[in-house]
Amino acid sequence: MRPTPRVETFPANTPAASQIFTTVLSQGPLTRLEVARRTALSPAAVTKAVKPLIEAGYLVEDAADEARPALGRPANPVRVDGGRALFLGVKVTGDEIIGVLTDLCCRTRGARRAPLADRAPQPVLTAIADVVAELLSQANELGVGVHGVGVAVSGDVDRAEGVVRYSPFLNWRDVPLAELASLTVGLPVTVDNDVRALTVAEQWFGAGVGLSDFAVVTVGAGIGCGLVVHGRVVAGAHGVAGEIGHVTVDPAGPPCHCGNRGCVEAIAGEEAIVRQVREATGVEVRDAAEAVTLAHRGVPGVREVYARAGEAIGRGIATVANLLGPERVIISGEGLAAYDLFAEQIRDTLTAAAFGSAAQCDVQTRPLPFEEWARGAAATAIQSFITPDDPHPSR
Amino acid sequence: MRPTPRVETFPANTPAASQIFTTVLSQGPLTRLEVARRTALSPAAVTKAVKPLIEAGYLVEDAADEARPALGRPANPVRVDGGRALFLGVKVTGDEIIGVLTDLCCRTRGARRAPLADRAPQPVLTAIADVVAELLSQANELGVGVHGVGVAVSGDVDRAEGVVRYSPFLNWRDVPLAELASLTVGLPVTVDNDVRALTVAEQWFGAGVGLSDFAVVTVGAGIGCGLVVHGRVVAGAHGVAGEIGHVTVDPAGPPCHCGNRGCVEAIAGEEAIVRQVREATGVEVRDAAEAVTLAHRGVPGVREVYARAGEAIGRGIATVANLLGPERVIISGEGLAAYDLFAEQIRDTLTAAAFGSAAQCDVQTRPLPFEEWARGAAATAIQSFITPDDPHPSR
DNA sequence: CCCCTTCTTTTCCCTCGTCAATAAAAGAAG
DNA sequence: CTTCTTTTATTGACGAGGGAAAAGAAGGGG
Repeated sequence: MRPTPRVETFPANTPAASQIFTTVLSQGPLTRLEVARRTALSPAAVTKAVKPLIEAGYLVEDAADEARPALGRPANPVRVDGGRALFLGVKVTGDEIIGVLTDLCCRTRGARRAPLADRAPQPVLTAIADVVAELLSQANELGVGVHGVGVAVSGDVDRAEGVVRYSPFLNWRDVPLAELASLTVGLPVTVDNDVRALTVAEQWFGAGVGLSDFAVVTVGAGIGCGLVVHGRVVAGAHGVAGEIGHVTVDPAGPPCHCGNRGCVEAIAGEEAIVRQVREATGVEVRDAAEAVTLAHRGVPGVREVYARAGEAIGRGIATVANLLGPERVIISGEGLAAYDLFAEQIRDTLTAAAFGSAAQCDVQTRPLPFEEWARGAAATAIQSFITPDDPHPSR
Repeated sequence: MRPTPRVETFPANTPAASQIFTTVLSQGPLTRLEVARRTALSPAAVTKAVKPLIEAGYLVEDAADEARPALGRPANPVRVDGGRALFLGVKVTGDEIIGVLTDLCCRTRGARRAPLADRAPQPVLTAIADVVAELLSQANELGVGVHGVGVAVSGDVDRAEGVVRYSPFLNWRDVPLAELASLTVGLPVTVDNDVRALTVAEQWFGAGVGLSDFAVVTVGAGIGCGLVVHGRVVAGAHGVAGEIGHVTVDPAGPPCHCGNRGCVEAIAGEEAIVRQVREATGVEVRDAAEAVTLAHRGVPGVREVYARAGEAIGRGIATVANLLGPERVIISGEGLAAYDLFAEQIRDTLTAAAFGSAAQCDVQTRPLPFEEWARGAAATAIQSFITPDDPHPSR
């Protein structure tokens, strides 16, 4: 049993209350009647559940709706008071710790980054503690308590147990990060995979609100994918899921670090793009930003590299669409800076390669400031606060 | 509202009762205490739910366990009385109607096939009615009532509404098959996609019992895939899901009828194999059986065709494993007759192409008599009988 | 014959959510 | 200005469903 530090606990104990709160949280101000409709509960149940939540300050009566219909008693919308509680989200990358301070509605209230010299668990913990301490002092200025910390790590993470099973990037195995960090920072800590955390943020606070089946595709150094099926984030039986980056796109393609050839990541990952641009132009391109510049400058051969990358990503998304039939695909990640360079290819390839009505799935892109990853971590902390027993809550 | 004919209805009204019954149904004879453990309910709740089910004859006390431990009151296992109710399953193919009679435990009690001359809805309905009538007379001899009919059709099927949205094979669009068939046969009818139906059978009565995440891959004329995620069969937001057959394996591969190149089905589907064997040998091979014979006879080039097919299937499965991380993959279908010809390739490719621990997923094969498809349909009827309101019940 | 162990049942209780009736807050109608 | 209509919110009685605890049942062992 991981020690749970003594902090305020959320006053919604019944499943119905959590469901009602979550609905209001992600679907904005809603009248009680509207909540009842969306949760398939009776209006009476909503009233009863809402009352203690208002008393505890988590919900507030919203200003009456301007565009109210002429007839009947005016509706009395309710919304979550974001300022009632604060949360921290921390993203651990190979060389940096990125932290954000968010409110209960997962709006960013502060941010902090710190370089990471050593990737071993202890130094990482220390670095996390530093970032957390700084953010806590920011929180202090706001005069609101921090109710939980979420940590996002790439790799195989067991959120229920709070253990990092295996992170190739950090070279960790079976590190009980939640427990360790919780002892260090004195707050409840939730640990989850980074892409899943981002997916949680979209599910509760982003473009996935109200959807029971969607996918988040991240384009950057790696190509990742978070899946929501039946309203729940997919975690995979063995900790692996959403590895769209290692879907084979062309068995004769370039070798991938995973040992295969022609993975999406081996064609459209940042490193792969830089390499291909270098090969195509002879210019000693250093990073993705330089490659994008070359492309925009019209250097011959560079656009073709991005076109191929777009095709690879499109095929990866088409595969997801064929297998799961999501309602929407949300494309995100640092690589979106170059989105104009492959948008068309992604769309075209998806349309061509998706089977039947799978091609109908809506594709959205969202710009991703780097703090977004940390915000995802905060979203998992918010989930854990609201539904402490459910390791992978549904919509 | 589809008319529901007057028949006996299942006496488990509460969610807990359904859950308890389902657990006993698929997990064999269980003591009440064991049921309580597996459903996370209290022993008292189990006793209360079991009583009316025994009174109604759906559950029976099993013979006491032989290998009982020396201590304490002997356990009193309970099991489902399969003979208490009968169901029909009907699979509609392009040229044939296949029907089975099963008991409540989905054990086959009879079978009937009838050729299909015309694929239009009306002739198909007539043919279904004929097969159903014959099976009903078989049921009559058993002296047990038939409580529902399941119909499995390939294509985009909306089970909740009982409508075949689009079936390319039959060239149907928006046919309200459940309603029509129900009127014709005078019994409740459930309509579902064929691969999903097969998946349901595995989930409740086969190799998927107790698993919350697994995949069923069917190898035959087409290559299909049923997915169970979070304990529920995946249906897809637009009716498409599990289209593993149209996952691209080699963008430079042979053209597929779907318009792309190098789909799994274009390499490993029955038609594709026959074509490739013909090309490789010059022999005028007619069907898959002949191709298998040639392969076993050692005709040069034929085994290579199967090897390529196995590789394609393996890549498809690896893709599923990478994206969803299932606990198990169940390979099934008529094409299994040639399983020895590609077993090795499937395994090897899966191991190589799966990312990280995704390769750990267990792969099982099950021989598939053709009635199995119809049995899947019966399984959906059993589900509908037990949980009438839930179109896609969980474990 | 009594005790011990384990499974099952009973009894009581409590929680949660629905139902139905009521209150509340407007504008509309007269 | 009063009364009616319409819609939203609240209240309180009721009941179903499941849990806790204790008793009962069915053996074996001392």
